[in-house]
Amino acid sequence: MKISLTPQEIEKRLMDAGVQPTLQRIAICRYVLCEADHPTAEQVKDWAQQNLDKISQATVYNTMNALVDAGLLRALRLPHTEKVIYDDNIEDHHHFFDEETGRLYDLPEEQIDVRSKLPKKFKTNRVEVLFTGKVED
Amino acid sequence: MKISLTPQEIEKRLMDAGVQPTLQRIAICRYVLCEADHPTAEQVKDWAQQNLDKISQATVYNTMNALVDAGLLRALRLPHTEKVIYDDNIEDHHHFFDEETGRLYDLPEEQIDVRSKLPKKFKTNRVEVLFTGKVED
DNA sequence: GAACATATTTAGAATAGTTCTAAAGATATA
DNA sequence: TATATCTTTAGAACTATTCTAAATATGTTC
Repeated sequence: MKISLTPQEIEKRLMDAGVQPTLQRIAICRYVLCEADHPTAEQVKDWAQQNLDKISQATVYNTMNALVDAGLLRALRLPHTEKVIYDDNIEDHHHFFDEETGRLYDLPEEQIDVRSKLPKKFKTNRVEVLFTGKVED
Repeated sequence: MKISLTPQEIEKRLMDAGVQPTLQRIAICRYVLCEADHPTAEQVKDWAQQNLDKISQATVYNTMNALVDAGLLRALRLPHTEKVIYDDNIEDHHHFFDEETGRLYDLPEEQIDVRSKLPKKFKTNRVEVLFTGKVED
């Protein structure tokens, strides 16, 4: 279900988000926005080093941070790993973690209804649900 | 709302869980079970180094892992920090993170009702909700 | 309670993931 | 075209945690 974007479209997205569209950034976006599924920085680095002439680890990290800061990606930290996971879904949503495959699925907001009876002093800004289990094939 | 335990009660808990009750472990349990509020290993180490003659970092980590493995503690990984957070509440429950104070509150299972319409192939084992916001005083 | 096996603790080295530094290179601006 | 500004880079540094191997403590047997 990933979107397909031309380099020009990616360039526009970056500019609109206030990120200067360098070669490295465009390439990384091609991967994280159009191909990857909740990648870690390491996975982005591996892909980039195979698909670009030359790119440093620092640039990968710089770029991921720039994309998160610009609001084009979200950084996730989940219980099963200490690596940051990047999510190109920037809408509010929930996650299902398949503990057998290690794969993470996005669950749209609307599919989950959370009703809470918290004491009034708890003022909630965000609610995030993590389901853990397995996905049958 | 923390429980108060005598060294003997702590010793018994450790034995029942199959953990040899050494001086260091009993001391750390005194802190994590009776005093601390979602501490990190670092906080446990700081407390231990102030309150015990001498304790090494390695022992703190060894002990925390032993307690988690024995089922006396749970290890949590939350979005706002890369440090592992230890929770002495080993029941299924949810969390509220106060983004102003950095404090984490346990929310009992019963206070939260999660209704989901997931496709049938998603077989859920666990559901964890993280609320983020602020707690008024 | 001495002797022995087993488990725990320790200091320090090692590792993993990420960030920092400062120099070199690219890009945009005047 | 010169100049200021950003980006990239290699490598060092940093943070959280784990590993290693030696020393110490604990439990067990006679």
